[in-house]
Amino acid sequence: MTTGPKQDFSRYDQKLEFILRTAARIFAEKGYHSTSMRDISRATEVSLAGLYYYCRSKEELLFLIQDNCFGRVLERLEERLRETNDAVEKLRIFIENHLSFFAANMAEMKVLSHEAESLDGEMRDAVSNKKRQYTRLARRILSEVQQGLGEEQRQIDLTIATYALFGMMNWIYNWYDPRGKLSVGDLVENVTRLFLTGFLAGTNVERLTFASPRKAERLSVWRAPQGDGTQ
Amino acid sequence: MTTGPKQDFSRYDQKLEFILRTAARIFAEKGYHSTSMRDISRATEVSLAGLYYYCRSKEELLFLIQDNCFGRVLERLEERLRETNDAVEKLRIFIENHLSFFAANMAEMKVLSHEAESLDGEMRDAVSNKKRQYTRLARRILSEVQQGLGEEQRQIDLTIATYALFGMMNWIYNWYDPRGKLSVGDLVENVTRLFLTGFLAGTNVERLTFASPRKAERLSVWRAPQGDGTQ
DNA sequence: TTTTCATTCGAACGTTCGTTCGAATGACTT
DNA sequence: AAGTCATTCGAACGAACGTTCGAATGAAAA
Repeated sequence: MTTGPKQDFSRYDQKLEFILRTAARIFAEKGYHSTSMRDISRATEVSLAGLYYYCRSKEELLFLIQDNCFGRVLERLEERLRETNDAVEKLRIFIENHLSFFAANMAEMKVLSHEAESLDGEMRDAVSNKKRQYTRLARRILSEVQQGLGEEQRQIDLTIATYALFGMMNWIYNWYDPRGKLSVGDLVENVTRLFLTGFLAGTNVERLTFASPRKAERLSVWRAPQGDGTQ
Repeated sequence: MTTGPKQDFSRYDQKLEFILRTAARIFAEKGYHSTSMRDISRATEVSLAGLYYYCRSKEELLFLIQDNCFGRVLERLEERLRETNDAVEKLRIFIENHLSFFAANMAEMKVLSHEAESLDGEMRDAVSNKKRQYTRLARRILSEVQQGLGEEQRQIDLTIATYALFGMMNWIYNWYDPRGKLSVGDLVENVTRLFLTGFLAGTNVERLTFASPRKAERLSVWRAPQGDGTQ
């Protein structure tokens, strides 16, 4: 409303947002721990000391990025889930929501996915709680979808399915280029088809059963040496 | 053969392996950049300076962990792929190989998956090349599998399928506990069923087609503000 | 004009980091 | 006994880090 140095909230907020956006970009490029406040200072053209007028610490920058980003995903998701009561449709909305937000905010989402363990204490708990809530929601939707299937067919484990879905979706920051040949629509369509078909169909495809192979033997071959390697 | 300080390669190698194993554990716990050489010194009970008798730098420690780990995955995979000529069976072997190695070497594989960008220069290129080779192999197998399908049904995009598979598999370090209820066998079986069914079935399941929704509109809602936020 | 206050920053502080250096150790060879 | 050499480490170095402090700025309020 009024512009002036006394109560110009909008100017302060805009600059903070700009700093967060820039920091997210650099965190995504170089990683949180390899990024220095001097890097952020240089990129934002705000002096090193000046940054601390907008945040308490480097860690709070990371927190604000993650919390903001996640908040927007959740908010939009809950709004769009009200559109339907159908479980499969909910799952479709969930995937579409997650992937299109991810593709449109690659830097922030990479920071959210990749720097989960870079926070400590209360800030870490706050983000972790939102993540747990989000995961629970996905699991609940998958569970609903599974209720509609005949019980005679062996079903995919719910925990594995949930994290497999998140793995498919969150991994995209490792390879996806929004400016490349594949559109966000392609991404959403293929991931939805791939996951939903696999999750729904269970074991209906022939030749899929296979004897669980000599598990113990395999493990002993694979496991890294566990000796203490004394001196 | 002969033991003695003059040419005791085995003792040197064993201690190096022990250092690498310990470093991998700490890198997995705290992240590469948050781990100091002093942390590794404390955990291995080798003095700070002593570590540099076994490696040139902290970065080389990371490289040796990643290169060693990846080499073992590739070696074992190539050996086991000779067992068959069937594409689907090859895919099954690929998944089983990757997941069981992952589960048996969580620390090393987390470091390999999560610290991909923490290397620079030649070391980074070396690991990246192996990774590219590994990805190409997966893609080739998926392509072979797809050849056996009728062309009339719409097929999953090969690039998306490849990275979706890696996402499902590599994400497990974020949640899987080898000591928990889910065995490695469960993991392998469910992931294989989930992915293979989805990938093979394409769009055979009814109710799966859906209109691609107002893409541009969605994007504008999602995209983070791009203004320069001057000052 | 004088005061107030949001905003900005140069300079510095104390800490931690990766790495190096020169010396010490001790089992082996000569 | 003297010498060799793989191995180990205490101590230190210079650099980079996150953060702080006190001063400066300038527009609005008095």
